[in-house]
Amino acid sequence: MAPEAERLPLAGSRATRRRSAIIDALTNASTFHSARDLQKLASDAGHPMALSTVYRALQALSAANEVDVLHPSCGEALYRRCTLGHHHHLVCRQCGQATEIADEALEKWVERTANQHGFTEPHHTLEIFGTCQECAKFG
Amino acid sequence: MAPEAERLPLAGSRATRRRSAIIDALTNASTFHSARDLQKLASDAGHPMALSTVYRALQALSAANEVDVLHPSCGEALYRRCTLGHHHHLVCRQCGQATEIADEALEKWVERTANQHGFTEPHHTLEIFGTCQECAKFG
DNA sequence: GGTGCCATTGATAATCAATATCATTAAGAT
DNA sequence: ATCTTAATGATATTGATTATCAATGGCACC
Ligand SMILES: [Zn+2]
Ligand SMILES: [Zn+2]
Ligand SMILES: [Zn+2]
Ligand SMILES: [Zn+2]
Repeated sequence: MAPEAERLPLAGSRATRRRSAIIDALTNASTFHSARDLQKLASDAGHPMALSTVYRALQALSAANEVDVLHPSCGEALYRRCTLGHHHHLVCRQCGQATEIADEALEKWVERTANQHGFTEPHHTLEIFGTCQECAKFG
Repeated sequence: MAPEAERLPLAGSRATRRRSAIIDALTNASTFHSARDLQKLASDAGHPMALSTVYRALQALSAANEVDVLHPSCGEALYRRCTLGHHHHLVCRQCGQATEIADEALEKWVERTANQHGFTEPHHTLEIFGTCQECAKFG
């Protein structure tokens, strides 16, 4: 069982105003947001920046395992700051509210299934989309 | 428990040479292929066509639940003709060879997990990527 | 504080998959 | 054969993301 990857800051990377602004925006948000969303959030917080800068920050954070990326079947990628470790998401299809799901039994199932078919080094993606209680009430 | 969607041909759609060529290409392939791949496969089989036509055929087939679509984190969407019913995939990250996975226990787990968090109408996506035996041998 | 190196930034252009437009072609019913 | 209308292909367009590159600014060292 390989330990989770360390989350050291990338070698040679610098702490800048823009990057902290993006991290702040992500930290304050409980839902997934697009790069454009984050640009606006940062701007509203007094830190306007170019969209390319947002993308670059997200790229770095993603490489450092500081954010989770969701690739919906259509549209922009969505980003969220998550807790450490492997997990999946339960996402409200209306409001975007996301709950982290970590389940040992599921992980075992994945590994067992892959091995049964002779596949090694199984990686996987799993996302559950539903309607949350709030949105079911007022949706 | 809603029954699986019917797979009637779309109302007003016509059977054409190009569409059968795409269906043939998909049927002969055991792996996922991009729209460009399928254009080439159809062309090699003597049925050249514009890429837009390929996309339109795939759109129709996808809407009719005749093909499964994979959206890798980067790059083009991948298409594959699948058997009827809800299932997931075990995909070789090298050769693209895909195995269908249908597991009642997993489906139950998804529904239970969603319900536990107050989410209704849970949809989900799950793909497992690994290295198949053949590719593990020859790298 | 000042200096220098080099990562970062922003403006802009480029990519690339996928879709829209629209005149032309052809399926298939009568 | 004729007619209605879906399908097609050439082309332009969209939209997200990445590349380019000159100018800026962290920050390590003096
Ligand atoms: Zn909601
Ligand atoms: Zn997992
Ligand atoms: Zn393989
Ligand atoms: Zn399933």
